[in-house]
Amino acid sequence: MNSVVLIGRLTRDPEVRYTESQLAVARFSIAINRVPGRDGQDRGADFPNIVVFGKQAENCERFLTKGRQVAIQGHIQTGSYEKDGRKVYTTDVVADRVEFLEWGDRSQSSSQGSSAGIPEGFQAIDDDDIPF
Amino acid sequence: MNSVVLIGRLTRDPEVRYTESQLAVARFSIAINRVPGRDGQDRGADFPNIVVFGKQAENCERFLTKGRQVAIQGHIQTGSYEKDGRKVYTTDVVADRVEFLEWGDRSQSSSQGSSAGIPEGFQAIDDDDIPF
Amino acid sequence: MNSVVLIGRLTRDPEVRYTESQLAVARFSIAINRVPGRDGQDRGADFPNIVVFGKQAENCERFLTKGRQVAIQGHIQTGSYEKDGRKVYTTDVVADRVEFLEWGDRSQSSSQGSSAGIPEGFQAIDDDDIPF
Amino acid sequence: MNSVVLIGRLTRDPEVRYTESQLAVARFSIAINRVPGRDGQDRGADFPNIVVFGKQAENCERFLTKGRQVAIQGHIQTGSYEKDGRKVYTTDVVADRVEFLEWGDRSQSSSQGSSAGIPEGFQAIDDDDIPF
DNA sequence: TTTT
DNA sequence: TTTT
Repeated sequence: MNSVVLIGRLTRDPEVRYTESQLAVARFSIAINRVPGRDGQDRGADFPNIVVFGKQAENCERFLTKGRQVAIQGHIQTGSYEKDGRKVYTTDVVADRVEFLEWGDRSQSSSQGSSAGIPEGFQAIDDDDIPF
Repeated sequence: MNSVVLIGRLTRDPEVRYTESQLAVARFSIAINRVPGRDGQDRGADFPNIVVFGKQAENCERFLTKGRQVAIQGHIQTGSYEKDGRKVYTTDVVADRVEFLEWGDRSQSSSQGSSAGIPEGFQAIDDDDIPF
Repeated sequence: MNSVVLIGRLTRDPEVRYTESQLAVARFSIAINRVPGRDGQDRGADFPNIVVFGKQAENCERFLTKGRQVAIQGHIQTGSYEKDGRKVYTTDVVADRVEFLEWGDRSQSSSQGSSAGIPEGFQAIDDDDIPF
Repeated sequence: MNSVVLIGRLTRDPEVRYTESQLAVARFSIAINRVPGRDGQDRGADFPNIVVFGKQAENCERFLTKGRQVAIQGHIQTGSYEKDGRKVYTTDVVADRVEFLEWGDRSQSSSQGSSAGIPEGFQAIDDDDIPF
């Protein structure tokens, strides 16, 4: 069991790369504001890294920009790589589903609403493209 | 929204420290086996870091050892620290609840069952000690 | 372990009652559109019942109206009551947290944005009032 | 977004039916003990209904019996039917994944361990059989 | 490296 | 640095 649900806003535009097999991989992080204290004071935010694969990743590239709000359902994935002869450990959230809570093509202003003719409830999912 | 549910086995005994204010902080990581492929092949595991506070942390110290199975409900917390003049970014799961799926005092063998007189369903929780 | 995360829109205005001990209890249901099929066809929606207690319930009464979008973190609660000599079984989602994804006082139009001077990220929570 | 994670014990053996298209559908409910109060007093349990489809359902029939502990990841599904001229509303948890936390063939005693040669970590999943 |  |  490895289940994660997050709602937050992109801290930057998604970065999209393609694997040798032409699978799109989108990466970004989201800001999740922590619940304020009882006295209402700010408790900062968390900034988990999100990874999205396949057609969902392409939709993220197309529709998401810095500041947009998204809901993510996924799972934690850990790994490691070498950097300057040092091992760096990574912890990412792999998104099994990305739900856009705000809309608009990347070329447009960031306001809410079904711009670009996208129906609300649209989801960045194509099961055929999920590689796991 | 920042919600995580995990089930896995401790990769090592919990490490417990105390803050200046005598709050216990337990740290460990768990191994979560990934779902096998359609052909049944192994897909490895993920190893998220878990942080537990307060009386729950004390119970983790008392009852959990390497290999024990636990269910965790919590949230992702990110942070950073300096190491050798380099910034290291961290992503942990803060456990709001730890449920012991296997039992036994640390001094005992790791077999299942209500050893130590602990009723099944016992949870490592004391709301009064949760610092958030 | 009993963890539920939902995002949906109110199917009606919240109903709020008060217990003898003056604890507010808000009830409503939300519509959660199911993920469309591969061919894009509609798959209907689910309509779980939501129950909220305490100050959160008061905030729901104040800020939520039919159609508003909310995110809910909570747990499933089952029960039963007698009706016409027949036992009726109930399954509700008790909201431990309600996050308002759209804003505005009940007296106002339902558009998004920080109307009423409510900062985004405000949550309908007051831990002191949670009765469990 | 409609995400549910539960851990509990079967209140009865699974009931399995087959649709016209020979899809197995398993039904059972699980008991989830509520977190005890601060004073340790019992707070009862919840008994959500679980529905499982396809090969997972067949595995549930084969391996699960009353009392067995399972972890479930799924989503809430609501519906209704007519009974005695009255409309009855239903709320179930559809299991997208069932993880067996205790093992053994139905013919065997209910003790834990890899009886029947089933490796721990086995999951009642076959994506090809999931009808949604 | 952080969002409104 | 990884668990059965």
